[in-house]
Amino acid sequence: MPKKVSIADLAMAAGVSKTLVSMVLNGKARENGISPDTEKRVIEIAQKLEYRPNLFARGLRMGKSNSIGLILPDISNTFYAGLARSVEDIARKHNYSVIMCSSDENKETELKLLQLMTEKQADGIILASTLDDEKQIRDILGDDFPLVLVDRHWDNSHYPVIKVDNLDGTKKATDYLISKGHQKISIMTIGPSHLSTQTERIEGYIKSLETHNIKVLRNYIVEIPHNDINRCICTSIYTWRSTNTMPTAIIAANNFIALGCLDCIINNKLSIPDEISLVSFDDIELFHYSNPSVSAIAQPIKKIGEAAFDCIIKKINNPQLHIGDVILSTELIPRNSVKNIK
Amino acid sequence: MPKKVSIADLAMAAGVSKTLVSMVLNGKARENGISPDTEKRVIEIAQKLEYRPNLFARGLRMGKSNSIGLILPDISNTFYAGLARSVEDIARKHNYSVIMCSSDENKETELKLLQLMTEKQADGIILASTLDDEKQIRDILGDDFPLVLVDRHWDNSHYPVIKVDNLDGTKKATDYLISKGHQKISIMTIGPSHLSTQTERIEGYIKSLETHNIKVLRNYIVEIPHNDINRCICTSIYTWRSTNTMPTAIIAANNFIALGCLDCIINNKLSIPDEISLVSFDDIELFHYSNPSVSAIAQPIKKIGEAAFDCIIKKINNPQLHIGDVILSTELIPRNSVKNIK
DNA sequence: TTTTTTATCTAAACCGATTTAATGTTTAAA
DNA sequence: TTTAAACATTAAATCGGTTTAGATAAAAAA
Repeated sequence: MPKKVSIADLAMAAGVSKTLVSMVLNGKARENGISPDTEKRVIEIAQKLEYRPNLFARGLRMGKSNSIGLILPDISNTFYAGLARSVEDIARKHNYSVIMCSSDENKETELKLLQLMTEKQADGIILASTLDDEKQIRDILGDDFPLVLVDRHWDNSHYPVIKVDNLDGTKKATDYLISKGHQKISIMTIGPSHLSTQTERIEGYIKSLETHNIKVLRNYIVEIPHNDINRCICTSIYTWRSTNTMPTAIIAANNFIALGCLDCIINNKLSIPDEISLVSFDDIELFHYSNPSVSAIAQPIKKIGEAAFDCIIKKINNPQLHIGDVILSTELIPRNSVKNIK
Repeated sequence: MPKKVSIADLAMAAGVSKTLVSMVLNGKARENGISPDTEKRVIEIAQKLEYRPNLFARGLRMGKSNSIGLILPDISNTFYAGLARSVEDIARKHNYSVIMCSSDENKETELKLLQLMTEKQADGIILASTLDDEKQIRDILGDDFPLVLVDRHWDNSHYPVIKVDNLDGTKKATDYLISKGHQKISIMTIGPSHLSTQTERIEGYIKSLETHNIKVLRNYIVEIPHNDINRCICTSIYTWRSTNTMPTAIIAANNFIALGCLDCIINNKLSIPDEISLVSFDDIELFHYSNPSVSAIAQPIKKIGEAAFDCIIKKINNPQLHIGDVILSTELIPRNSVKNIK
């Protein structure tokens, strides 16, 4: 079992002080007037003994870990997995590593993870929060801790936010459906909740309808609890049918709901798009292959991750710095789930 | 900006030594004969000052980080994302955290990540390797480092392996196709490579054919480079067509290939399953929704992650311990991509 | 020759925890 | 009264780095 080689071992082997070794290995030989001969010798010895720095020791002394925390609802969900990957890539380029965690849409888990991140000395945190407000977060992290919110946020957040223009996204989707002749359009969202993504998506939907002078019907705005998606979708469809108020199109406010719709509509022997059209917020690979393929509002996942990292780095380097929110735009990808009924 | 509270601060505030505070906070008050009064007082002060341990300091002193590395080809790929999630969950239950990284099927990246994990003081590593052999790994980690291989491995590996019975998996798939009357069956794998998953899957395919006295044809075993999947699948199909040797069924050795097949077959105006049947190794959600839905060999992802963690924990607690490989079984999930041509 | 400079290098403190080896007090036993 | 045992607590070392504030010796200037 090869014992770990420390800087003291190198110093011993080279017959110099720990200080000198540390300086050399950090490329500070020149500026500290260390002779080129000594520098070379130390470097060679370090290589020969296969020296590997202990990042805990360095982190402890420097008060910096070169790692950031990434807390998402579920890293195995396609959307968040892509986001995680994006953050990982850009972080590695900047010599940072990422500690990823799933909160499972559970507030207590999220708070515990935030706690853990600080104990693990994360220099900053990127968070897609499931909380209703940021009070508890500020209690745990303090106001100046480098934290960036992605995807979800609260009004007037103290922390910077990286998000997509949700309102515009559903507006585009609704406009699109209306342009295809649809008037009876439903939107299905996760709720009841304070999730900004969901409320903004409803707003966009309403805005579009109002612009086109279509009456907003309460029973077409459906809130679905995140832990019982499929059953509730079926219930809605059943209700519409029995009251003869079936919409001609559904906007699913995220990919889970869209998948639920796919399942439920099939189970109800309804045909997409002939009997009902579908547009999903979030574009996942599946929608390209599904039967039928599903029209979707795509989010620029890679850009979101990069913007979030960019933001967190700036905050780490200057915690006082005020950083404005970043709002990225979405793209409508038409496929075969929308029928032209004009 | 609230300064960090250290154990020294608590000691000062409580009028006791750091030693005592440390003992109390680690629940060792009783065994060290600390009076209940003192214990209570220290705990209260710790709560009031909102003390949070610095895990770097603890890790440095204890030589243990309570974190493990998880290196996968790509955490945004559905299969690996699920695996990552599984490892994360079981790790958290055991008070471990996971540092996840993607190697991008790149050998140098993988080696660098292994290096990084040791510097970050990971207590153990779970690895789905993209390397051809384990020599370099042993150079970096040493023989006794707690490392567990998942998904992929090499023959006679020094390190324990958690995997699925790949041979049996493709054998089941091939048997199934044969039972539906297919004789001209192709298998498409990622290659050329030493990836155990791929070679074993070919073996299972061959074994089944031989059992049924069907001749194994060289041009039905297709190796596809991982960076140019779709084009190569199309080329194969084109070649078969022009030589009039089109198979009636394809076994895709992983989900990427299956998706490629879906794309290419559609582009070639072929119909699944009428003109060609398809079975995929790896079951992903998409196959349930695709058109047609795709029959697949499902791997027990959750179990793989749990077994890997179980194994790594044992190794961490006793690096000398010999642990046998774990081989989990797959399940064939029939859907609509296979035609009965008997 | 004495004083400065310059060029090299280092001792020791520090980061925040854990742990070892004592230390000082009481109380109980001899 | 002396000795031993039980009790409660702590000083100091340690983990492996970085950094501050000198130290030493040789060369240059006075």
